Amino acid sequence: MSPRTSKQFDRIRQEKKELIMETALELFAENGYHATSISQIAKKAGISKGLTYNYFESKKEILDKLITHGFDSIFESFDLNHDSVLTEEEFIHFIRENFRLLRENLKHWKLFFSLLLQPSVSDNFSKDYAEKGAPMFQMLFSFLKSQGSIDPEGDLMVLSAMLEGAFLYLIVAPEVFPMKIMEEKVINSISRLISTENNSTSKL
Amino acid sequence: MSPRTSKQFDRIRQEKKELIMETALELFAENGYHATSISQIAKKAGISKGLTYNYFESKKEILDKLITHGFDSIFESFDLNHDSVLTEEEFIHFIRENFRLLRENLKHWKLFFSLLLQPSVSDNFSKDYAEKGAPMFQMLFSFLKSQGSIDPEGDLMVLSAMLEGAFLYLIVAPEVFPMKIMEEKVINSISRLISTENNSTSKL
Amino acid sequence: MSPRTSKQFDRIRQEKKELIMETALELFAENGYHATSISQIAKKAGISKGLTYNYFESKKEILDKLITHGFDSIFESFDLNHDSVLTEEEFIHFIRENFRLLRENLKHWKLFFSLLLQPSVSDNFSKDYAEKGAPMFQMLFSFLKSQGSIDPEGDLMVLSAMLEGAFLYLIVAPEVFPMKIMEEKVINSISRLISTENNSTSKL
Amino acid sequence: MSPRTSKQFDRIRQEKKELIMETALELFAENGYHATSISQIAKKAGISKGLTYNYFESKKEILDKLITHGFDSIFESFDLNHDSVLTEEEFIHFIRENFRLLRENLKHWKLFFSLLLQPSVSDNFSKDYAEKGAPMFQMLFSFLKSQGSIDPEGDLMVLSAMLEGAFLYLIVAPEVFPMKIMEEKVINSISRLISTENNSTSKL
DNA sequence: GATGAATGAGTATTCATTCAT
DNA sequence: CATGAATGAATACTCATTCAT
Repeated sequence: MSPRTSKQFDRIRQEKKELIMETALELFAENGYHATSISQIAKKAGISKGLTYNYFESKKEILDKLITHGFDSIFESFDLNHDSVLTEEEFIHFIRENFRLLRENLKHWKLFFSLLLQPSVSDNFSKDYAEKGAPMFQMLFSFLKSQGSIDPEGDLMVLSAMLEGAFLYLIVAPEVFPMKIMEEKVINSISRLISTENNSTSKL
Repeated sequence: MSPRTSKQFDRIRQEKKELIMETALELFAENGYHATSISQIAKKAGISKGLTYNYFESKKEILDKLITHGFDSIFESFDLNHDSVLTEEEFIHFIRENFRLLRENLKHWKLFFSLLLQPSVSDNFSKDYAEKGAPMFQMLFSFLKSQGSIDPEGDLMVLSAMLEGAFLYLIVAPEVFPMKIMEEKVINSISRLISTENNSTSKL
Repeated sequence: MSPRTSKQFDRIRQEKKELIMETALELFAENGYHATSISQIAKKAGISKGLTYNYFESKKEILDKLITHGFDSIFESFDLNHDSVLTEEEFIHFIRENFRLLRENLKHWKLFFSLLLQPSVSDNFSKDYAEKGAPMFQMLFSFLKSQGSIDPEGDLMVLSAMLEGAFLYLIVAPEVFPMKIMEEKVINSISRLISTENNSTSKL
Repeated sequence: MSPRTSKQFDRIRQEKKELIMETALELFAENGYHATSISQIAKKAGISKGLTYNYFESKKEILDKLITHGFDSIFESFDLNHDSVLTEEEFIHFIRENFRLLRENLKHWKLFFSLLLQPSVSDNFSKDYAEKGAPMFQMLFSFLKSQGSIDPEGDLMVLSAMLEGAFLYLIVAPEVFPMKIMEEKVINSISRLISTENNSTSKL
């Protein structure tokens, strides 16, 4: 007879919010933000349309929260702020971490990639993305130099492209590009990719 | 005031059709298919909404025609069907051709990438894309083998990823990744990327 | 920790009810009935939405109760049912009472006026309003006759209009029409407004 | 077979626009802005909901256009900018004009009055209303002085109230307050209302 | 008595598509 | 061939009301 405690309410709110976000993520990633309607989200989540607005101000807010949440769970899970030079081992571990995070956040990544191609959807997604990605570039760059690259800028471009491309393939066609194999091949290629005195002259 | 010949009419039809498609491509690529309305297309093209339906059955058909047309203008411009083995020089030329085509069809590529991430939009876009891309994979593969790769499958994965990633960067952030530099770096990396007896053991 | 007596409960109920009504009056008067939501009322009153329905059947009932209550507190505070003829002094007192009541019930009056213009909102508000106002008309009429008006019907119209208009101005733009000054001016005009043998001929 | 001329389109647009505005005015005036839905307007006008948005950006814009249009057709129909002093005859004519305009724009006036009580609905309606009304106040004031009022400010208040009140009654209960009679009575009262040396001392 | 999660009907608005001219 | 008025279904969002606790 007594009303629910605020703790109970908090739990309900938390659970529902997550349910909505997960459902929305699934649909946004699969069909795109614009092609996904609140009705679809509500239906799939098994709730009423109205309830969605009990938890989120707007469809846009769901997207924004998904982005923030996605960034948090992906980028902030490893500390990229230490300046120390990575050993080969540490670097490999770092790359493997990236693959692991991709594996665990496939939907988020799919959403991110689609937003990259239409940054207008979420106003400063690109900026955030660039910011979040910057430390990674920095890390790749430092590592390349520490490994004796004679053209770290160029190597960085290629290495970044390779990683980004690998990610894209894994998201778009995971059945054609098995995650684990791709991971090994990429890791295996890194050393070869670095331009050193020895290999830089060997023009293709 | 002699009546226009049917030839003239045909030309007018053809021009209008192209005008609509170009305009639609621009808007689809920039804002996405769903976020672009027929009104916007018509307005930007300087024609009436109704006229659009004189040339296309539906908004979807514009997209489909764009895809087909895009594939045609991109993939079929070089003949990928010859089985002969490519020399290094021919191969480099082939890669450069790809960059050139990207440069000339940036909008198409942007559209393609966004469709890759939302294949539902155009029902069998992914299939077409895979089909059109297959000969290229084949060519990369043959080339890798001809160059003495001891793991052509693995090298193919990495090489594909690198190219796809380069393309994505060039589309999404051309100001950060200058086209020409990227092209040189990629080409320069190919030889290093191939796993041969000499370099395969060098574990990172 | 003895259980509250039913008397205490009643008092709590009464207080909550009044709290809700006051809050609703404020919002209805300021923003209109339709533009005011139950959520806003509850929030402003510091209670839950649900509780509102513990005291009122519906939003409409709050309005209706406000109207009834408003009529009660305004019209029934002075006894209009005595038939005796008013002296000048008594009449002036009566008019001053009206101004006083307006001052003390500005929100109610604002609400009343807006309902007058949209009687559909509360079904028979107009009827009630006319009924409640009737004795006042009667009183004005009797007074005008007792003062020697040779056209009491006409004078009544004008006097009513002047009073209603004064009230409207005081509600809508109290800063431009200071209450006390308006009151004096209106009272001062009443005698001049009555058409007597002496002034009726003076055509404007 | 040939397309409609732009003249034909213009006429259609003009007519439909007026139809929508008239219908909206009717409903806004009767039921209020918030209580009137676009569906109702469309239904009553015999058109589809969508068409409304072919002619107006939003529901709010319909209201704003109605206000502007209403002001235009009411206030600007007589020139209030001449500074010359009005004779009695001219003044009476001016007042009669006001009643005529009220008669011809009853719905507009009803809408205006309801907006007066909820200025939030249309952001700066009150300001416009005050501005448009200012010249009329000025005219009343000048006239009162020219007629020898010894308290023109006070008389102005009362006269304004009388007019505004008369208007309100005519809008709200025209069957109880017949327009023509009210008009005569008001006009007849004006001279008596002016406080002169002769009548100012006669305290009620 | 009190809470706020949940619902569903309703609202303003958009947009692909049709069609008379 | 060309126009844009017209439609109707769909969309994001609101809100009075219910109800389990």
